[in-house]
Amino acid sequence: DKLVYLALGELRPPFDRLEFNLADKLIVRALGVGWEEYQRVGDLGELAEKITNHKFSNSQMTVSEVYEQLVRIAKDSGSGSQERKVRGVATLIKQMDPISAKYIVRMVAGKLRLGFSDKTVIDALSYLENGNKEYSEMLDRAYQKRPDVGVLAQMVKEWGAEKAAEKIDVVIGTPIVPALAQRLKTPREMIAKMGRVYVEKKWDGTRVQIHFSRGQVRTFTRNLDESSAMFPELTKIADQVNADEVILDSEAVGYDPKTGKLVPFQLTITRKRKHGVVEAQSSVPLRFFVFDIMYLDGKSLIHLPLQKRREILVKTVSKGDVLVVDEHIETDDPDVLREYHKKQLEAGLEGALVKQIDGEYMPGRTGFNWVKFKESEDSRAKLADTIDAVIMGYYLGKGKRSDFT
DNA sequence: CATGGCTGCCC
DNA sequence: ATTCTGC
DNA sequence: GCAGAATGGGCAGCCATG
Repeated sequence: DKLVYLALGELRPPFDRLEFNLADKLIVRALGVGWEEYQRVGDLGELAEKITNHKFSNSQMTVSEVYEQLVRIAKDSGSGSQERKVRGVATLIKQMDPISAKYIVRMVAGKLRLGFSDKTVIDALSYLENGNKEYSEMLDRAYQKRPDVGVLAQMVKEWGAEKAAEKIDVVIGTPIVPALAQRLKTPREMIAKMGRVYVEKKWDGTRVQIHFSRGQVRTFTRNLDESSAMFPELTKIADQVNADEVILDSEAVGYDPKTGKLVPFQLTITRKRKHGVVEAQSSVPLRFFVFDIMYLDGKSLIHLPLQKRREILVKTVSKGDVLVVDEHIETDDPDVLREYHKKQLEAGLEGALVKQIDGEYMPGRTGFNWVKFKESEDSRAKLADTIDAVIMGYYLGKGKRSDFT
């Protein structure tokens, strides 16, 4: 597991992230060279490689030892920690050959770019099993339920790919890869591809996966980062949940405390902050529009059809101020769909989400299980803005970019 | 202590 | 979030 | 048609600078 995290330039999975908190300046200090030297080379990794070049060390650190040292450096905090971190990195680099130093330094600086993702690790684990990608799909499905490549690697080593995939299941406290929606233009295409559909509002807020258990609530973003600290209101939802443990999928949207009206995305997103969380909570309170349930009291629900999950959801979450289970419609008529969408736009929403009525909870943007129906592209949602500009000055490039001048 | 450059993470 | 590109 | 890389607007926060 350690090797797998290191290969990705991380120490732990995103939902349990560990940061180094060492900026360029401090790393340059750890390398024991002048700032000008860094300016000249332009890349901390190459700098580290260069300075370890002539004093090659033949100490044999194991992957575990390197990993433990990195964790120790990352975990250090409080008074004097900067100095200790700098010394820690320096000591580590001294024991390394130049190439290792290059990559370790890039990792600490948060600038490791190996073109290596969780998907690559999954393929590697399949190769480990039988030398090809035969097991990738199976392992990927397991990964979607529990997206922790470290755990996956450990399980595959211990049990083999097939058994590991079978054993891995949704666990509370580890985010599930969220289901995403495809985009289609016309209601006709939607009905053609999906048949009778389940339709709900598309809220313009931020995605929140809620892991509720008695005594603790944790939340995760669309990209699997933990966001629990953002949402103090979720500490008081116990009376709205008729279960001991649930995983819910929701969209959080801010509202004006005076009028009760929902606010635009740009205001909702100001709730994503580290400081002043409580103050922000009173100026932009949130409602969590819950649209799915993936886990209930020890059992994964992701393989149940949407209708069934919805039934369970309605029974599990009761009315209240924080969690809201909104209404939906069901139809197989493109005109009804178009009308519903129009109504949502008029009400100031982003549009509608159209879902296969008997679809499982499908992580990622797989097939046409969920489809979003937004405003047409020409009126809004443009990517490219243009400006007229005059160049008033420029900086000389450094490192690799010094050639541009 | 105020400001701008820059990054990370929402969409 | 959208758009582009290679397969 | 799909996955992955590369791109945009806008927010908070960190850091160096002066």
